[in-house]
Amino acid sequence: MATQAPSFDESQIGDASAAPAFSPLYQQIKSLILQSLQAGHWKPGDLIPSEIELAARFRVSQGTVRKAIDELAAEHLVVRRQGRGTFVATHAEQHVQFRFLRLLPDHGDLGSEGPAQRSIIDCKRQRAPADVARTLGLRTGDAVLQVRRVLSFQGVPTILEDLWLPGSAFKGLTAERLASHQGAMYALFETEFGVRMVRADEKLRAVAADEQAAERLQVTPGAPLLSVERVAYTYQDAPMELRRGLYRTDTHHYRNSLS
Amino acid sequence: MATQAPSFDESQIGDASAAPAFSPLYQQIKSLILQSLQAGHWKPGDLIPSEIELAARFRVSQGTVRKAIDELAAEHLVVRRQGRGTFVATHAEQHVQFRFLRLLPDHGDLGSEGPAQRSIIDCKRQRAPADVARTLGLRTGDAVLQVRRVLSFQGVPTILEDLWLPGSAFKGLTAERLASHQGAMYALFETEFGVRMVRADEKLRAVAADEQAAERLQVTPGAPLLSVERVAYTYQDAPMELRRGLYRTDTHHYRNSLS
DNA sequence: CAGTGGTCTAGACCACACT
DNA sequence: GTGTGGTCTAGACCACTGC
Repeated sequence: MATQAPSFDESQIGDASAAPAFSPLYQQIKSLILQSLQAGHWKPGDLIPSEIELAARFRVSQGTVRKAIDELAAEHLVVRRQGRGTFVATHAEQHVQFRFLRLLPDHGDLGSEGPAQRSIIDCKRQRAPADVARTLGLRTGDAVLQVRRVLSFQGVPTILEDLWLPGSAFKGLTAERLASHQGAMYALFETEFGVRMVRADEKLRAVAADEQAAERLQVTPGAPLLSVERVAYTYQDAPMELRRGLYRTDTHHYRNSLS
Repeated sequence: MATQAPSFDESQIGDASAAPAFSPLYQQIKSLILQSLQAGHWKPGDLIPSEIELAARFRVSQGTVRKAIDELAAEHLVVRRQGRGTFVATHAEQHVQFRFLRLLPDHGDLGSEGPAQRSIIDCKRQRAPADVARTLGLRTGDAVLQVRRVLSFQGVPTILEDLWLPGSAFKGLTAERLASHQGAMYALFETEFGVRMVRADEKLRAVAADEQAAERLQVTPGAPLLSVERVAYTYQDAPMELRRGLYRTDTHHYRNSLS
């Protein structure tokens, strides 16, 4: 915050003073707010300071702060509520769930089938295989947590997935803790480990069920399944989760919007 | 443009005068620009009037026009180019292609394998089946165009798809015209029929290849394929295309970003 | 050089939420 | 009423493009 802080040097128009940064003022403000989010200074669900206060704090106009927050809101990192203030976004809201769970029942509305039944099959610490280490930005052999679980809808097992998490960030995560938690996993990550997932990339494929998957999902071996490999990122595009899922798509489908 | 035009009645602050509309000024401006786009007044690739001119035309400040255009740019309906102006977005740019074609080779960069080879299998007019009519907002039995084609990458047939288009909007579309056209289909729709696809919803499933698909895609019957059903929309969310595709995902994958 | 979009400021008023 | 975000204006200067 020292070198390129917009609070110093310039008189009116932000020229960002000296050497390092050379970006618009509002980008610098955005960056500063982002750092506060990342540092956990303001936690998910928290009310952040008002635009007027931030403007005073950073010595810029309210309009500049507004533009910075506009972008953060567009990226779903904060949520604006007229008359109330601006809040740090959280996975604890129903509405947010569907951004990361794209599997919907073929018939019926959003969430008409009620919440998924989660069952943890396994949760163990181990050394990271090479491919997992690479995508998580770790070294091969570093400690990782592997979780395997099944999600069922209306009693029908529909999703089988494996998760890999960096061991360092998720100390103390156990099958019991996962099982006792109602609701989305990312919400637990926020409240228990201060890790907020912000963005994810997925690669989808159609594959044939192997013996093990067929048994877990109660389909015949060789049945087509949707393979979903996800890398989820926290602030600053730091990868924090690798997830490999197999979805039954006989009564559900994966929805996507292109725009 | 008469009833709720922002050009009249109010003196400074936009209160949108009389009865019908009750939305922010910039939304009304956005709406007016949208109408010009939809009417084909400004065509894909065209330079639209400058912010200053639009502000004068609509009797609002430049900042209000700017906010309207900002939203249009965020929706990819226009593209801003500093120093040059604002242009109507078009599918004729390489960069835009990848927004609607999500299948990528597992290895190699974007487009490293070169453009797809397109081969039209069939292109015929017929009466719309009930399900097609429903999703396209037509009546059962209305004229529709059905196109069937295969896309190959480096000689390997990878995508088999059926398209349905409203007959009324695509008069004169023939297999020859499709075949003679190099490049993306949506670019042809723009230049030849004045139809610009703006947004699309997709439903994905894993399915087993039937006899016909297996033959066309050179896989064994029963092999897993990714089924992609797309409804594409033009301005104002009017559905203009139903597309059902089967993708081979043994050397390619469907990529998606969640945010 | 003139023209365009991009950034920044300052000040006004509106719509909404809480108290 | 007070404080918040939301809208709108007016004017300044910057950065880029093309003549």
